[in-house]
Amino acid sequence: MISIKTEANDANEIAIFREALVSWFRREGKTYPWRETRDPYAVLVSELMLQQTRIATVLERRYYQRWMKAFPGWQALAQADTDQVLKLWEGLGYYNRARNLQKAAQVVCSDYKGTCPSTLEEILSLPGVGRYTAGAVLSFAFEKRAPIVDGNVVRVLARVTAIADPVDSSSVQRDLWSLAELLVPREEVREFNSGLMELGQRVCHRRNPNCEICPIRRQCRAREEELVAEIPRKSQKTKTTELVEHVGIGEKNGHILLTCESGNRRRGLWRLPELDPESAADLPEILRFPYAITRYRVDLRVHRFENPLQMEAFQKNNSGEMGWFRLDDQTNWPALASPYKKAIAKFLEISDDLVG
DNA sequence: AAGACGGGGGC
DNA sequence: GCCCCAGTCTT
Repeated sequence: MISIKTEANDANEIAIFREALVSWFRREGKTYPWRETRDPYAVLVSELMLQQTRIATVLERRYYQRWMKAFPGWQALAQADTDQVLKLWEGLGYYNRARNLQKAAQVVCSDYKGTCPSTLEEILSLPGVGRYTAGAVLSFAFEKRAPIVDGNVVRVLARVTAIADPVDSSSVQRDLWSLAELLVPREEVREFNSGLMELGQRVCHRRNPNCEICPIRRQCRAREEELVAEIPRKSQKTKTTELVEHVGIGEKNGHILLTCESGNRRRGLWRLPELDPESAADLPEILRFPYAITRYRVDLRVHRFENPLQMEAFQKNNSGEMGWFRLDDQTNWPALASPYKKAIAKFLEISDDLVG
């Protein structure tokens, strides 16, 4: 068995754990585009994209492939137009990741002559790179012995050691990192770290884990003590807040009016103009649907500008960047936040119905 | 230590 | 309708 207390573990148990995990990964591990390369840039791109994001999302919508084609290396990304950077990130969320990735490329180009640094301290200092991502780059690209602890690893290690305390507490986080550091082997770092994550992703699910086929089931305390369903525990989540949001949509000479987000949220992305409740009340509501963002539940209500004068009035009475974009050709549009992209698509459907 | 930050998929 | 996903940064 493996203990959460690092000093309580013996070398033989650790060796068994490593061997079981690595051989499972060699047998069952998936091939992903970012596993075909050891290019630190490619690894960093994939890791930033995969932060808080499912592999399936990145794969199916081809974010990684499109990004690597548009920005094949540090230099290309460093020199790119930030609007294009955000456009390729459109729909992925957490847009600071894209901004940070470009900043990181600029740092690598300016401070490291275009060659990725290879020490923990230097990699960790890149914007958007925390302990997990630094460990991923070190182990996957440089094959250096470095631990990684992501959501999957937390679940696996919490169950293996049967940690009853909430895993989001700082003390448990510290313990999990220490344990991961102890377990990671000097050789086969890639296989071990990939295997640990993939085991959490494909076998050690949050609900209904498939313990029967788990390569480390014999070393799992939670399984032995029948606590698999109770572990990992988490402390209370933050409560969601309900919100109503009014936006306006309309057409003028085949163009639509969009504004640019300037706050911290979705900064640099474009959206439908936001209406205050009073002016929204004067416009007919043509569409309504809910969406979630961070801790908010938003009820989005889409109103129709009935004539160009109303849109021109909006332009005159509001500050901030805005622009007109051709409705029949979205290829040159800037990056839009998802709810507004969806609203526009629905609006065009409705318009087609009215015309046809 | 707690909040902010997107969006979507699974149950 | 809630949880959580190859987390990081700010307060």
